[in-house]
Amino acid sequence: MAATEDHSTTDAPRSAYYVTTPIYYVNDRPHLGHAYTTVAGDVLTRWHRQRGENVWYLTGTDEHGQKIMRTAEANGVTPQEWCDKLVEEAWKPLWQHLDIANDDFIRTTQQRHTDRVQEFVQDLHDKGEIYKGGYSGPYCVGCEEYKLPNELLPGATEDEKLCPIHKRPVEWLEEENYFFRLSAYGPKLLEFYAANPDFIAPATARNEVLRFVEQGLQDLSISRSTFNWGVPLPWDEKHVLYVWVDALQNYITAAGYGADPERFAELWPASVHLVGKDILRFHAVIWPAMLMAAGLPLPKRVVANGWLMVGGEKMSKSNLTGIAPTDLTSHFGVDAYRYYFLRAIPFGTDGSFSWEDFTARYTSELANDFGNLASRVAAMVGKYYGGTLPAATAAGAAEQAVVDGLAKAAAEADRKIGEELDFAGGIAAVFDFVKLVNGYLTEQEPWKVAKTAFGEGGSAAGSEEGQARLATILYTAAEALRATAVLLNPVMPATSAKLWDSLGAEESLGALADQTIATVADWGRLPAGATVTKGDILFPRLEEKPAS
RNA sequence: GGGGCGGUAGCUCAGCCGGUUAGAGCAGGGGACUCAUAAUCCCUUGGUCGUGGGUUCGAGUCCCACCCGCCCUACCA
Repeated sequence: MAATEDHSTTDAPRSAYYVTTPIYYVNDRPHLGHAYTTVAGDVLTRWHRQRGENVWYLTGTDEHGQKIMRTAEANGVTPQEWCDKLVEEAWKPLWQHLDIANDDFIRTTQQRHTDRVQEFVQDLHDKGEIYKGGYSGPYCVGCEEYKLPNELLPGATEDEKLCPIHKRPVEWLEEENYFFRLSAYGPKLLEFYAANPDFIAPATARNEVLRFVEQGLQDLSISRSTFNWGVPLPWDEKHVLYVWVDALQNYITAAGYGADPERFAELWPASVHLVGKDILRFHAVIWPAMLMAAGLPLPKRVVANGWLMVGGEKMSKSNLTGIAPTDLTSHFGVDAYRYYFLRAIPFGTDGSFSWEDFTARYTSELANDFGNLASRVAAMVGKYYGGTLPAATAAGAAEQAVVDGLAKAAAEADRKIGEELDFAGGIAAVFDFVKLVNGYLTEQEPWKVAKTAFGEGGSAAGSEEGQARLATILYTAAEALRATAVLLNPVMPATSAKLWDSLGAEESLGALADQTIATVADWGRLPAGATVTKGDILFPRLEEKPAS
């Protein structure tokens, strides 16, 4: 749901678990990488909601800058029209399609943002953190930016220098800009990183930032006067703000900075900024320095995720080897999509994925292990008890092993997903439990117990002992599924809802989303007598891969 | 050029401060079972840990060099 909600102030403000995605540059349509980060944030926030915490999940779009202006021109529309169209026709619909439960969607062209941004930079200007300076230096047309003299490569002649990225000659340009005194914050940042070792994750990202800041920071040019698609500087309207300075502030403007102090106190500082590793510096260096300059608290964590690689190449909008998210969801389904990338790739590292790997995991993990478990349990409760869940009256060591397995899985998933953002590890913990339950059923052989219980094929008319065992086995399996539905709900909400429904759990336990992580491992929550129905197959076998 | 990271079974990856026969999942092979989406469960084949040196009683694990790949280098998650 990409909708803005009114924030209720009836309760006393309590500190929120506030998670942000980057605001995405709307130069083009969303790709797999954007979806990856946004789904991760969604799973993280859904998990914390099920902990019963006060959660706020923000995403949005970054709409200023020269690149967007040019793209709009090339398409014969105004920049605002271009952004409006993409946001409404591409970005918001995709988040809705992927079941993203964001609480707000900020666009940097909204007045609630631009007004606050102007106040923020005016404040920095008043404090002497911003100064006017002429800038002259080597400029690379390819990069559209100034380079540092010492990073240039020698060219063909004595005077010629080359851009290290584009390997082409740079030009000497002069421009009048405003600068933020970023250089003054290097030592303070290093001090902060040292005092807050978890501020930047994973460790590789942290190392990269530390080495960079240790090399010394330069003041940051924060204005542009060569184009006008941006937020004007309040004291000099010939200049617009450098797009990143504008963009970063979305995290506070959306949280009520300068507009709603009570709400701002509740949300800020953010708990987690999720970012792609490419924009780590903005979030781990420039943004904290700006906040320090403004006298605001710093976010608690900046967590960088890696790239999705397809055949060794990164997914990006400039490299449209183009698998759109919907190409995958139309084949595998939305829940499998949400599951796959988080399960298959350790968060924070680059990960290669393939259609084949997705197919293999879908079949093995989702259809065979998980979907089939739900199917076989519901089928047996239907076959032996007419769909009414029996009570467990003869639990023993085997059942205790399932109870213990659940407690372990729940604790591990909570720690890994909720605290460490190790989605792959957390999901694996839940699926280990699914495997354990499959093994339990195979060992207990309820289909054989049923024969003695109901006297089928034997001389006896059935045994009470057998009936007690059968009831216990099926109850244990169903109760295990109840917990699995809760634990997987943040990852696969639609499928978990189907399972919840098939277990007849809502009648006695209420809505799935209201089930808490704290009580998920309390054994025996699903009451005997619940109506268990077979329902739809959770993960149907896949069709052949469509011709590409 | 500067900086960060990786190279371990066919594939995707674990292997913390160096210590007995290098692990998991999937794929491959064999068996059991039949409640279930021909699903499940058990067993199993498979690796000179990128290369070359070094330190050490002992190195995938530390040091050096090199090769290969990826990323950042100040507007692609």
